[in-house]
Amino acid sequence: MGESDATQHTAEGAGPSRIQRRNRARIIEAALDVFSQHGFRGATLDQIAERAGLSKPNILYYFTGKEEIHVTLLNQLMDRWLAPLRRLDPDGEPLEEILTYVRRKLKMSQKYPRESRLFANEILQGAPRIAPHLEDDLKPLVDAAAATIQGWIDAGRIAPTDPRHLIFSIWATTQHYADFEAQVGVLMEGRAATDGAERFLTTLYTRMLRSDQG
Amino acid sequence: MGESDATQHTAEGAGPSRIQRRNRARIIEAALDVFSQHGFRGATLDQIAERAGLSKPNILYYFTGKEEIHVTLLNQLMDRWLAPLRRLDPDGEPLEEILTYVRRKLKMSQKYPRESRLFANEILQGAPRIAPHLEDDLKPLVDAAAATIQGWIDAGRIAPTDPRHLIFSIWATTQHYADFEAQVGVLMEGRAATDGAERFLTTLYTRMLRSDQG
DNA sequence: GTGGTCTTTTACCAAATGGTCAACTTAACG
DNA sequence: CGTTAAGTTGACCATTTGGTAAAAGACCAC
Repeated sequence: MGESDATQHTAEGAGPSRIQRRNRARIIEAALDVFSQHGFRGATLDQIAERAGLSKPNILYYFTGKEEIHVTLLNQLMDRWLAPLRRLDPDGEPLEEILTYVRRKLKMSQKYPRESRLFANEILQGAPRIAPHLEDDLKPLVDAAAATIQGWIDAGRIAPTDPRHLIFSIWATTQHYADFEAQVGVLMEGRAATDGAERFLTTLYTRMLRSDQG
Repeated sequence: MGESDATQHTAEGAGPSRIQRRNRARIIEAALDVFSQHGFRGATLDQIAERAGLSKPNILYYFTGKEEIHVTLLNQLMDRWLAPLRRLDPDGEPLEEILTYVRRKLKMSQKYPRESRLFANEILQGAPRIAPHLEDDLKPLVDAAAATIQGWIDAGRIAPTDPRHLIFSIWATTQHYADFEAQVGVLMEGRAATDGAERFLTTLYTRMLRSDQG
């Protein structure tokens, strides 16, 4: 947001110093831990400072406030989050494309559960800080993906359904394993949730989309 | 928790007074608003007090603290939340039973979005206050439901799949419309999300479970 | 209406929290 | 090695927040 220039403390021409890069990275990493676990209002600068191994004033030397840390985190997150959807290829084999998308989404949930929870927290709270991103970045992407899927349906290459609800269901089912881990853990004790999830979702979307239906 | 007796202020034999019932209800209602929107730590007693139309000390006359309000809310929620799953009838027509369950779950999301978000917040945070309920109430219910579904699969009446992941996917897809409403709203502008959701989910689970697959 | 109980409020507190500032230390570089 | 800018910190502050004490007010049975 704002000037978005990280060189606020260094000379004009040069980029951020070695120390700046290291400490900013530490803060972001610590903040991801804390924000994803407690939400924005539940997180404290003291917690972030402790986890980052820095003093609180030192953190405020690198970021102008709690809010800026959170916004920075969300901005970084959006890029990574939208990447899989960008790779949906209109020229690919439809079912294979969608299944690949499902698997990528699921892997992201498993590899980056904190990011998933951070995002979930933000949306749950009504997206107060990320709403512009949803309009500007996410919506066009979803519109494009929906058009691609609709094209496949019109060509009779996958079974007809509402593309947008299809996308929602993929998000919901994949992110569920990260966002509701506390619940999944209790109910799947002993069983391997991860392997089962990929097999289940592959089956679900294969049966849903095979083109000999309608 | 504790004695769980609401008559802490009234005479031994009698139940809670008319005023107690009214004010407790107001507090619970206000707290549902505030907790579901901001999470436990993000909510303040002042916000709850204002929305309830009572003073803060007056609220603490009816509840011993912020935590007790939250726990009371979660306890009430669990009953309503688990009801649909209890109605899954092993002797019913399998596909119809599951579709009915899906529709009931979806209707609950639409009718009680605040409750859905309250629950999502709690689980996201690691279920610190509701973990016992998950073990004691939810788990046995899910075990029973999974057994019922497995029975249907073994009898060849629905297509084979993992019952537990099936249940997770139903929760995820239905609650998504309440918990991620801020996102769904942006992406579905103009379109009617509600109607589309029921049709989509009916199609999804019909195709998933029709017994001529394996 | 009077006595006693239930309910509500005013005033207050201690702890937590986001943030500031001036002084101090460390790194960079000619 | 000395000077300058970058980086760090202890002390501090204002506000918010969960919670308390005690007195005042409302309600009810008699």
